[in-house]
Amino acid sequence: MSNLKQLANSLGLSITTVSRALDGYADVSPATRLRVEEAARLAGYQPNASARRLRRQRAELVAVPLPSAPGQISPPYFIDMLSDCAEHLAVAGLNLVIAPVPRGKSELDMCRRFVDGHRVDAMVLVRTKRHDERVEFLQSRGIPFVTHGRTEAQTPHAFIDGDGHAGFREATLRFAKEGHVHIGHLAGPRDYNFAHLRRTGWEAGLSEAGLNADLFAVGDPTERGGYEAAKALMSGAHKPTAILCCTDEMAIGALSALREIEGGDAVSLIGHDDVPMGAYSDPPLSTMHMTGANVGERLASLLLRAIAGEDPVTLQEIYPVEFVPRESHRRRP
Amino acid sequence: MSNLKQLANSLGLSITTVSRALDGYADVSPATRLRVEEAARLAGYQPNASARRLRRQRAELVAVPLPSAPGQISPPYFIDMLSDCAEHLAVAGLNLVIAPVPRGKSELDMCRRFVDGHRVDAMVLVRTKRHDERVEFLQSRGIPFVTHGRTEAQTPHAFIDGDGHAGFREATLRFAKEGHVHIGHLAGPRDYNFAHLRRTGWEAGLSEAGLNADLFAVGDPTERGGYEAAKALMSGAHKPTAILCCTDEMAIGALSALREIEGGDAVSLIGHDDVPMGAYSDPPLSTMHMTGANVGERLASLLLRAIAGEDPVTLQEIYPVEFVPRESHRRRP
DNA sequence: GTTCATTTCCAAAACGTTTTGGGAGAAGCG
DNA sequence: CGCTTCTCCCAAAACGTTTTGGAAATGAAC
Repeated sequence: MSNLKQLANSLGLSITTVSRALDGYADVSPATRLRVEEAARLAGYQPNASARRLRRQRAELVAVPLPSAPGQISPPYFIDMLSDCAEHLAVAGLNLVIAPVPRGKSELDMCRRFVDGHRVDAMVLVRTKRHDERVEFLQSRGIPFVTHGRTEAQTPHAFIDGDGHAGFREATLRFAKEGHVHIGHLAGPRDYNFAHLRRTGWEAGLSEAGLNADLFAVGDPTERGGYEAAKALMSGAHKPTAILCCTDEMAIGALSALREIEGGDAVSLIGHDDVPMGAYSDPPLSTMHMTGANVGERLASLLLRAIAGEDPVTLQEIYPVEFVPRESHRRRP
Repeated sequence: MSNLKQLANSLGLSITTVSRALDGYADVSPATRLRVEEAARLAGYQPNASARRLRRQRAELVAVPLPSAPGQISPPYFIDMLSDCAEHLAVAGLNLVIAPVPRGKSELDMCRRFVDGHRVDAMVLVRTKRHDERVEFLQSRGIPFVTHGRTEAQTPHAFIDGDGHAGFREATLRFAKEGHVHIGHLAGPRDYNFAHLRRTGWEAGLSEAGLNADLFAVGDPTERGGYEAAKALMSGAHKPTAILCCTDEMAIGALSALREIEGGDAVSLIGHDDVPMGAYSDPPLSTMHMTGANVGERLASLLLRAIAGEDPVTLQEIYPVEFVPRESHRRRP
């Protein structure tokens, strides 16, 4: 509405003084400060963001490129995670912009655009791959960033992750202890690191239990992907009596597939992520849940520290994964 | 990386000319333009966004306040809708920032902050209420905006909406025609206009069929809300044989509740929104689906036209809602 | 009364663009 | 040649803030 100059004029002060009064500098008398603050409140003065950004050489913005491959919709918890993240960034004056990748462009293009155009101070990366070109690019530019999920990059970077490997390993061993011998896995695309880690966790558990890791099928991390993968897995010569699913969405798709298969209602199932709908499926979905932290909040906190210049090595957090037993993991012939 | 001045110096031109060459003005010779473009490409020049914004008096940003009431998580389709919207805004050079409302602040506070601080050129509103103070505020400020869902505001504003009233009315009449006499409704909070319209649609259908609109329960538009409302509804003296649910999440919660109730597997159910998981529930969820438009894309398009100054009256779109028959609507005793 | 430190304020520069309002030179026209 | 019209370019202003480097006034110390 109004700007610094108008405010200063109306007060008979210089814009310098008004600016410094509002910014809390010590070199302005308490009396003037009060007068300025009162006038600013009254005028509803809000500093012009673009001007501040230009002067401060900060964009006050953080971007998160959103993969939008056709049919690859985002998991339902993304919006809440990003919302939490944005909320915590906001207290530091940073806003989160979502940057879906239009067809014809890559996520790398998005990063380039935002970074090279000084549109952002930092970036958040989700759905990281084992070898992630976005990570390499951002590291080469020296811009702060944090990823949701580890990568296999040589140079360390800030990330938060759940220990999916341990979670799947333990779940496999649990199944084995309960007497299951044919423990299958519905895997996500292997270039995604979360899918890779969950799969190697399953393999590790199987190996420890002295079992073979041959019962698996790969699908998209969606209901449809789980449905199709389950159908494929159950049509093989050896059928699993228990299945670990890479995500809850896949598990719910698998549950639906098993309903259509003779004896399918006897195979046990576990998902991962603990999406709200899982508690209301039939049977209620047993799943896994990252403990000890609000992901969005940690994402924001790590990013803020990365922006402050902290060493990425100190900005890596892996949280344990907890089993959420409901019904789907104890189905018996 | 580099700025206009450096680029101009290296070319022996003025920054004016370089700027105008890159912006495609006619008053620069083809030869120079080529030379400039080549040099800009080579230097990886990207104009500084803050500077451009300050000079142009445009923020190049659009914000969407995200309600984050405790336990009131966002529906899963939000992220895809907003992602689509952001993608279409991006081609016009606008980025979408998500602005979750921190506790202690209202959505109105968010609007104020963004609008009065010149942080945005326009706003997107979701989860509109019948009387929405955000709408009134934005109208008073004269800033362009579009809402997802109508309101009852006197002054017209841009919106996109599905015809939930008609959808629920028709669904009710369909149930009645199939012989149902006790047709219930799981309603969302009535201050939300979408919940209100769906409820009045159900009431209208009932009235046309000569039936009473007394079998309903109100709950949050979540799985838990649907679960609890269904339990309440089924514990009454008169039990419905068919239920219309305000949202798919509520329907899935209701499905779960009905499983725990004697004879619950005989009551028919219809949801609304067509969330991906609905196709994989047990039984697969019959639902309704807005036809004819990609909501996110329309949101963006209407907003762009609003920014261009079009009359809000011409920026109101209501799309028909289509029945998606799966299994849950034909369950019989 | 002079010197020095402290308090309180401000003019001006800077951030990197876009845009205004020409200006120099070439070309066209009589 | 004299005049006008194009073509191509540029200097300078502007956008609204933050920050630098003092300056004036006041008070303290001698």
